[in-house]
Amino acid sequence: MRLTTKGRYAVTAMLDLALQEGRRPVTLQDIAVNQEISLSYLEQLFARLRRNGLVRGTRGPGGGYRLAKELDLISIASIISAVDERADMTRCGGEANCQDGEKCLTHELWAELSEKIYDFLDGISLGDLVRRPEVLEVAERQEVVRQGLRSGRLKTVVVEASSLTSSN
Amino acid sequence: MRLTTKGRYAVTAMLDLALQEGRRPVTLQDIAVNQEISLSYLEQLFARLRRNGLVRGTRGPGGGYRLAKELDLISIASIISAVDERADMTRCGGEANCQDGEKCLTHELWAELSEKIYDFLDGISLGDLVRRPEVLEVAERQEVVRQGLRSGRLKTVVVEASSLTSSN
DNA sequence: CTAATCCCTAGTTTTTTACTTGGTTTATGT
DNA sequence: ACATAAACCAAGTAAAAAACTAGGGATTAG
Repeated sequence: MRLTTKGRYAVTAMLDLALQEGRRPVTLQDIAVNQEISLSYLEQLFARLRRNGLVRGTRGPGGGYRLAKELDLISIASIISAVDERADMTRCGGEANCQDGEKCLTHELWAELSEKIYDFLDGISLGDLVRRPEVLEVAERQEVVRQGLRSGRLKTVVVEASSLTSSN
Repeated sequence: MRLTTKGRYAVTAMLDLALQEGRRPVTLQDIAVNQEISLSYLEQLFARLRRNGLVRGTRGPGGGYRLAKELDLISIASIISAVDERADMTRCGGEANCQDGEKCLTHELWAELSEKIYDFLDGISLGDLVRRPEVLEVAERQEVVRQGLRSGRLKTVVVEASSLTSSN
């Protein structure tokens, strides 16, 4: 399990989708603005998420991305593996040929660590995350900003903030 | 806790030192050959290890590096932190200002993961590692090769392998 | 038909990692 | 005293990876 900002972007984006489940599909443009990341870079990440069966995209106006599975069936580990194709922490990538074709001194250590990290992230699903109170809190704050950006009238945002139900 | 090849190099090198404790100090040249890594790069890593109080170097012929503390007082986490100065997994580095000065959606997730990784690696000392049978095994194999390189006579290596005590 | 959206490929820039060069300083043995 | 083996140091360069850009399609709702 490799951990980079790439994986972080992907998880945050997927969580974004998760939080909007049941509404209209989420556009990458939307996520790009929200997460302050380039649209094209996001497209590349989502290409991998799609190929790994984690999201489904629908084209055309009103289109966007939706999760391809239930919230509880998408683990954080699966998201990170999808975007960060290379898998583990060991130099050799699971093969035990790190040093002159033999195991290096610390092979087992890194293998164990990889496993721990994987188990941790595999034990957490998008469903788990969206149920966390602190995530809901942050999500609501962002929803407010998002509404403001869509309407283009930032002045009214704070007023509307309490009555968030979102038409469409 | 950031995990890169840098940290791996450092841990392997420290383990190398640990395995030779009590003998003469280990030269970087020695480690460089053993680990197939450039001498100067190693020097840079050891500069940080020294500044962090993990090793002591002695100059001049017969010099080299020794551990600055007891085996059981050096955790793997401390080694990795020493060479990879930046600490954690979150984008913001512990500050919760990942997004427009506020916590991003996944802040807690990465913070938790960081903690798990840290705890795991902090719970393992060099002492623990050198006592592992598989490490001892690999170490012996390498010792054989090392002796061979020093003497320049690879033929006799296997014979000497069992009676390893090293003068000095 | 048009615009919004996904989809795809091939770049470029930036950052990080790994390495190189070319020293200086300190201790040892002859 | 001198040569040598080592740590120490600084400034660069090369290579790889991460992050982003550009510029096109292809689909589909309206």
